[in-house]
Amino acid sequence: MDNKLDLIHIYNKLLNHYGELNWWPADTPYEVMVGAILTQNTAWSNVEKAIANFSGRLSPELIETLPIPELQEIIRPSGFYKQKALYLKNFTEWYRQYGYSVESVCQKPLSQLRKELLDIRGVGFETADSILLYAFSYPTFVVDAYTKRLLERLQIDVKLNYTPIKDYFESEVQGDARLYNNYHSLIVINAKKHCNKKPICDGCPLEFDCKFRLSG
DNA sequence: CGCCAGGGCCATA
DNA sequence: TATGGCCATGGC
Repeated sequence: MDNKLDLIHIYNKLLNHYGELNWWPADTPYEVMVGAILTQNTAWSNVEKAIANFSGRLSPELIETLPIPELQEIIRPSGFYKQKALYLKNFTEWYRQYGYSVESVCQKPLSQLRKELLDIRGVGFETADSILLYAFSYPTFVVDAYTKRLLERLQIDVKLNYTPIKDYFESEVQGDARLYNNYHSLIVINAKKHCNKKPICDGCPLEFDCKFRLSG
């Protein structure tokens, strides 16, 4: 079977239905980075509460200077708050090397930055790619639980591991940062709208049977 | 009440 | 390298 047509077809269907999204729910690049860490295995509504607890003062400087216990309290609603407080500290320490500057970070090539991010304790594949794509606009495809479920529904024969899926998307759908941003955004938006906690995919532009979920 | 959410780390075999 | 336990809150 020709999967290449499938992925492009899926993208066009979603794009036609929702339009360009260019999406990540955050006001600044640094808020994107923080959100990417806080949302690890966590409902976004809980991340919003944590972000709101910063009262508009969220900044790398604050994260660096804030005592651990106080940082834990602020982000508590996002869950796993003890780990994530350290993760935020670790990540921001890395960001300090670049003067907390998006411009400075973007001087370096994607491959090197990705390695640097993956060396940070608390930053795995998805968090690294989310930061690279949504905060720094690098052309790297983000694979998350929604992406895996989509592939399962498509019954595409790919190992459901992170790297094979990412490589698969990037090889079959050549695109820039804008397209990868849009594609992942569309997958998430559509899944939230039609594929969560509903036995049947009612009104989904992909016309999937969404009662099928990841096993294990 | 139980299940789950836009993961990642670590120990174990 | 590949599983499994663990981390924790809030919505439903």
